[in-house]
Order: sequence, then structure tokens, then C-alpha cells
Amino acid sequence: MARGKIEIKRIENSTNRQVTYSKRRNGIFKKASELTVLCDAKVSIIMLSSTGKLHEYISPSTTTKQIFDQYQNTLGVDLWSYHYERMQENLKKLKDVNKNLRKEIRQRMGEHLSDLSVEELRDLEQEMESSLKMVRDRKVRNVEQIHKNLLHEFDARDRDQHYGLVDNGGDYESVLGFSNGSSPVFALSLQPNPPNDLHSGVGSDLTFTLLE
Amino acid sequence: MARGKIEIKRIENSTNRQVTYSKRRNGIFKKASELTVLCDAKVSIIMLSSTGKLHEYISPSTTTKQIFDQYQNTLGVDLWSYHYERMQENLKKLKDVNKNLRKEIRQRMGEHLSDLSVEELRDLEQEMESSLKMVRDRKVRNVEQIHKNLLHEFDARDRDQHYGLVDNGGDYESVLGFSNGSSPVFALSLQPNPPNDLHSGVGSDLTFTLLE
DNA sequence: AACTATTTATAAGA
DNA sequence: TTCTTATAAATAGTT
Repeated sequence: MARGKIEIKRIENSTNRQVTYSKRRNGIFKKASELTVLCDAKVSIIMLSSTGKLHEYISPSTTTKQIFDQYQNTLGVDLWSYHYERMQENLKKLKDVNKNLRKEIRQRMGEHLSDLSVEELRDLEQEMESSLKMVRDRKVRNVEQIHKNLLHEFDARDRDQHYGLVDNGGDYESVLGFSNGSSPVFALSLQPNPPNDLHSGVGSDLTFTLLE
Repeated sequence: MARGKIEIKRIENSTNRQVTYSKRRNGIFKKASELTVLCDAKVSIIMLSSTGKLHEYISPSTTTKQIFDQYQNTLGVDLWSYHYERMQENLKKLKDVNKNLRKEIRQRMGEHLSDLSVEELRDLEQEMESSLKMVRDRKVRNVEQIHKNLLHEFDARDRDQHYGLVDNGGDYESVLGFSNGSSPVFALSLQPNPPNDLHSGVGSDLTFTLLE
């Protein structure tokens, strides 16, 4: 635009290209700043040079993020708001599921029962009775298995070397294969089920029989 | 810049401002397009006029989203990735909580018990027994209340007008104030608790006493 | 929207 | 880089 007209096509000389980029970039930024003031507008300019450098102009009255947000709102485009909204929906659904799970647990813990009708209470009671039976059965099976292992170990020691009870200094825990010193069996016998007016199943009684 | 120099300050006349905005906007966009070609650069310009209108220029070789992404990568800024990451963390936490809640419920339903030690099984059993008692007690109290209401209603009818049983044609449901024809009491008496080998608490027996 | 006198931007050279 | 300056381009005010 001076000292000779130029054609608008890529400047092949790298230095010239850099110089022109720098000069014209400043020119555009100056124009943008004038436009901002003269016309009460907001302008965001981001430039990436061929060498990968980034320069930006942003009107003093705003931020780049505000411009981005406005851009998306106005054009109804979703650059990333689509993902954002999907995540928020997902979050909400998970929270709801969570809430319901907590409610169910609380009811199974005997709380928040006032919402339930007599039918629902009766169904819940039956469900819990049946589940309790399964827990109890599982416990009994576990304890029986431990008991069998115990008998088997004593038997084996007695038959093989006769050093079991004496050499071991009464460390029954190792007999069951618990090397960290925290044997479930002895912990159980030290903390027996406390007497409980609801405690009427055979399973729990078997536990006492085994451990006491 | 022509026909007289102007001061760079807001143009008060609205029409003039609009016209200048339009002219200078085109000027800047033209400069941007020249820069793109001459210097092999990428430019994104977003303008918001004082009237709220949005105009943009984007170099042909790219997209606005690419520029946004590049902007964020280069500056290490997070405009929205901060929120995105926070949301993903949140999502993950909720999923974990959810998983644990489901596990707890399953265990309270008598499933997935193999992970539990004998102590944990015993604790769970006790917890469920105590919770079952609360459910049972609540059911009993509800049924007792319904029974009391029933007796009170019969009593009142007998005392006041002597038209209860005859005029009502034996519609006991309305006596309890259930106008939709689905009385919990009668539903309960039609579907009594089935005999259950675990069914040993006094609460459930009381239910049968009341309803049979 | 077009015109045009003038200002501004800038290409090339130093 | 920065400065200079001839000249192209942009544009303020007018029509």
C-alpha cells in the first residue's frame, strides 16, 4: 500500500512475511481498539502466525470467555456446550439414583418408614426376613468351614509330628492360617452376639455352640 | 481519516455510530483476510455491536472451534475445561458412591456375601435383625391405629344414628375412610404373611391376631 | 449506497 | 528491529 501496490498472495520470503505479519497485526489491533471506542462494540481477535505464535486482542470492557459464551449463545452452536449439558443431565440422573438408593437403604435400616403403607411395610419385612436368613446361613456355613479346618489341622498335627500344641505355644490363630494375628474365629468368640429378643433363628444359636 | 480527522471517542449519534461500525468492521475483516493470505496466518475475529449483533471473521483454513482449542492449549487457560474436569470428577465420585450403595443394598438383600468375613456377616445379621424389628414395630403400630379407628367408627355409628351396618351394606372399607375401594386392612387380610421358618417375632403374630 | 477529500496504513528502503 | 516516506488503502462527511 505504499511504495508500490502488492498482490494479495502469500509472501514467500520468510522474513518479509514475518515483518508484514507484525506490522499488519498491529494495524488490525489498532483498528479494533478504535472500533471498540468509537462504536461501543466488543471485539475479540485471536491470531495464529505461520510460526505458531498466538496474539490476541480483546476489548477492555470484556473477557475472551465472555465473548466465547456470547458467541455460542447467539449462534446456538455447541462447540462444547453440548457435552456440558449432557454431563449435567448425567449428573442429575446419578444424583436421583443415588437418592433412591439411600432411601432404600435407610428403609432397610428401619428409618424413614413413615412414608410406607402397611402393605409396603409387610413386603419389606418379608424381604428382610428372607435376606436375614441368607446372611445367617452364609455365616453358619463360613463358621462350619472354619471349624472343619480347625479339626482337620489338629488331627494332622497329632498324627504327623505331635508338636502342634506344645511347640506352637498355644497360638491357635496360625492353625487356621491367619498369619497377621487377627483371627476371625477368636475375635468372634470374644465378641459373641449379644442376647436379642429378636434373635430366634437356629443359625445364630449354632454360632454360639461352635464358639463357646 | 477523510474529510476531517476524528477524535477516537464514542460516537454519540446512534446512526453515525452504526454506519461507522459497519464500515470499519468491513475494513477490519478485509485486513484480516489479507493478513491470512499474505502471512499464512489464522485469524478469528468476533465482534459484538452496541445493538447486540454479532459478526465474525474466520480464516478459511480453520474453524472457530479450532481457534478456541488452540487458544486454550497455548495459554494453558481453562475457560471451560476447568468446569469440564470438575464435572467429570463429580461424575466419577457419584458413580463410586452409587456402586457402594448398590453393594450395601445387595448385601442387605442377602447377595454378594462372599466378600464378607464372619465378623462382618455377624454385624450385618445383627443390624438387619434390629432393623427388621423396627419395620415390624412400625407395621404393628400402623395396624393397631387402623384397628382403633375402626372400633371408634363402629362405636360412633352405633351411638349416634344406628344406621351404620345396615345402611352401609357391609362396606367396611368406607368406615376406615378409604374411598377408593382399596383398603389396606382388607388387602392385608386377603394376603396374610405366608408361613415362614424365620417368622418368629411377636410383631408379626400380632398382625395375624388383629386381622384373622 | 456512492462519492471524494483527507487521513491512515504500510511496502520498501535505510 | 525501528524509522522514513512515497504511495495505496481506508474512511468521515457529504450527497
